[in-house]
Amino acid sequence: MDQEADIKTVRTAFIERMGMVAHHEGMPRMGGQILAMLVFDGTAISFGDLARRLQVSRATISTSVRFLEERGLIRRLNRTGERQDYFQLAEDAYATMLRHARTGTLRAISEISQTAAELPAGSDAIRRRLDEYAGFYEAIDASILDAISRFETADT
Amino acid sequence: MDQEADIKTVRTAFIERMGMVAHHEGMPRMGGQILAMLVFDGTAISFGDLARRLQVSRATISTSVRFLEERGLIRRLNRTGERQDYFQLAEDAYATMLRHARTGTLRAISEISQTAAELPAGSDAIRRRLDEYAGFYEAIDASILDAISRFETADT
DNA sequence: AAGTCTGTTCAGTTATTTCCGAACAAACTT
DNA sequence: AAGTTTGTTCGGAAATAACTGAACAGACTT
Repeated sequence: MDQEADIKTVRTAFIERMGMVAHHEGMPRMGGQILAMLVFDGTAISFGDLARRLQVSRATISTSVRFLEERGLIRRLNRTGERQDYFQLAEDAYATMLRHARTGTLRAISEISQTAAELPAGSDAIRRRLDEYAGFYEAIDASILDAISRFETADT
Repeated sequence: MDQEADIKTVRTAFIERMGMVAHHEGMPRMGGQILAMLVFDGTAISFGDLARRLQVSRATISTSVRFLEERGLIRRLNRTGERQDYFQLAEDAYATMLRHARTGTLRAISEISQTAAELPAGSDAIRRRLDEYAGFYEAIDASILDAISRFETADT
């Protein structure tokens, strides 16, 4: 039995699926695929291999890894004696994803409170509804913080 | 002083901002704008008013409200003696948003465990990494559940 | 019945996102 | 020095998403 071939098939399917999940979450599909690949393999993967195995141009890899680096989800290794760059999951990638999710809700909260601040005196009913809306995002924020600690304890 | 005009300006800005927030969260911009309008006004708004005040075609309103209805975020009122449909926020709109967020993470978990199931016997290292990845989504799921109860208590 | 108003659907346009090829610079190899 | 290899950038192409106008059906009004 050719286990290697089986694993390769499963990996391809996994990468494809996670690309869709990422896309569905409003993240670039390619970024999700790269992350999936790094999760699956565990090892660091070279720039060239990423392009080859995902069958996309090096230009696409370049912009995608830059995006993932800026988000703090992957790390670039510059192995001495190696021409190519290598990439691996950041140690705290999962916690970082959660922290990034927070920024979205914090932005929403900020927009809402800014709106409330711009309202003329009175407008109490509107203010109350905006507060309720902000409360929704605050509930999300609180639980993301929960998740961070929850996950960090489950991590090690 | 013309408070009405002030409020109108603030409302327009709010709708615009929330449209961007929605879009940033991977949701249609127009859906976010409609929700924002309903939150701001509090009252039910007619189909025609939505098109007029958002300055989009009725076709766009039609597809947008269908989307929001299917998600359970708004309710359509058919006032007797009124030709137009009216829309208002669903009572449990916020909790519904959270429940929907869950489906995304549950899907991710499902995809991951399906991948694990497809792996040939052995492959323990891969399996371990997939489990860790699934654990990430499970942490999110757990905290969304937290948020639902947290928000529901804060709601009333 | 003819005319108006309302909401839906669909084909087609417009806008946005995503990806690629080519040109380039830096570092290395011969 | 000339030639490779590597990663980045940018203009533009290809794919996707968002919106519109027009045709339509149902319900009401005259």
